[in-house]
Amino acid sequence: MSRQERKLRTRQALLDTALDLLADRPFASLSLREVAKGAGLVPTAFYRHFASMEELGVALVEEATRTLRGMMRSARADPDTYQGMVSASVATVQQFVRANEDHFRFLTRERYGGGPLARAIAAELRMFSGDLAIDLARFAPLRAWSTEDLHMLADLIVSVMLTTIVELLEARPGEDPKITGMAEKRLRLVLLAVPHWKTS
Amino acid sequence: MSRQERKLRTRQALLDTALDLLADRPFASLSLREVAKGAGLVPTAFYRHFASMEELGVALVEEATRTLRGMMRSARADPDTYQGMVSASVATVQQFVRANEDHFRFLTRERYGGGPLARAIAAELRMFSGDLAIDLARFAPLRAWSTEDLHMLADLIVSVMLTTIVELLEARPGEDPKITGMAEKRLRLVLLAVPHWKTS
DNA sequence: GGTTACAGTGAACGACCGTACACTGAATAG
DNA sequence: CTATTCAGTGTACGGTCGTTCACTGTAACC
Repeated sequence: MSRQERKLRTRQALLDTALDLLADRPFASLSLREVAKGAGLVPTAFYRHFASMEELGVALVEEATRTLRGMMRSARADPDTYQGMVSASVATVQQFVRANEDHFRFLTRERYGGGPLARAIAAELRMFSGDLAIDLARFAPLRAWSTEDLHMLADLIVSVMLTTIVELLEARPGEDPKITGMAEKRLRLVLLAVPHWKTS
Repeated sequence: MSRQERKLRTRQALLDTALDLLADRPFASLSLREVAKGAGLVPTAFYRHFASMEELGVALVEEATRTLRGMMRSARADPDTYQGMVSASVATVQQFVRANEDHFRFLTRERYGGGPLARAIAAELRMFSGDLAIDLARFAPLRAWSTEDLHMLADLIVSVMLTTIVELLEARPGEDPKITGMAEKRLRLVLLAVPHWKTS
């Protein structure tokens, strides 16, 4: 195994350890020594990979938002009918959350945690919402909407989706269908209003 | 000043100091010594008021949710017309957030922070949403709705309101009208769907 | 007015924290 | 084959942490 390959592996071990420890506590309560020990390293070796815990946090945000972007890409590839969109999107969210619980837990927990991580996550979510607004504009009933109203709708949908993600993360085993069912209902209710909205 | 009065005052000083320090960091990163020092106490005096930081956290949740309940009470007292409800509710939220920024910052930050505080806050929000569902049932267009759908709608409204609260807390000065405007739009959009919903 | 209850003090402890510094040994470069 | 680079080691430091314990002074009580 090459040297840089081994270094990358250690770096990933640090990230994975941190994500593990973050399952039930905020990032700010994590210590450098704790993460290093979890990855099987002596504390000072940590600095070979990150200059500080904050830098590791930023790397964690990047890793998690990569998952988020993957989710959006996957949702975009789904059937593009106005009808099937709701259940397909909710199903995509459910699958991605279940396959990457740590990432989503980290994102939703640190989103309001304050500090630079919260800012980075907020920026990412704004981009996410912006992309969604663009996608929405392609649907017939929304083509005449003002960009402001499109963003309003996109924000609303993102907010519903994030609520769903948190519900999934807090769910007991087997509750997924109940949660996705409610999520679909909420989205359908919102979309039901669309044809009756007079855009400004 | 009586003895217990002075004790209560010190206790409040501890709570206020903690809330101050929590302006931009999570509760879990707060230390007992830090809070004690901020309140002008020696560390060990802390124990005269709380057995642990967690107990102080619980007291903080109680204090903050008292503000939240006050907000709901105030909103309930507002004009009960289906028309004026949206702008009146949003205005109430805006006023309460501005008058109690620390409480709302604490609630929204710790809501997903994990641990016992997050559980306590989640329970309070469920109660809040339940009360709202009951209130909603009194409006004509909703009288025929199933309780399940009423809860779905209430959750949706609470979710929109919480998004609005976070936006207000992150707003730069003077942005309040823009944010309340968007919040009203989002609520109106949701309510627009109500007459067309076929309850199950 | 003597006694008691108790909010707040101050020193001390062992544990953990981030970080500096000198080091080792193996993969890499020349 | 030799020289260099560098991921990881081990020790040591000063600081903060939660918690212990014996204490003091004053408001409250009989």
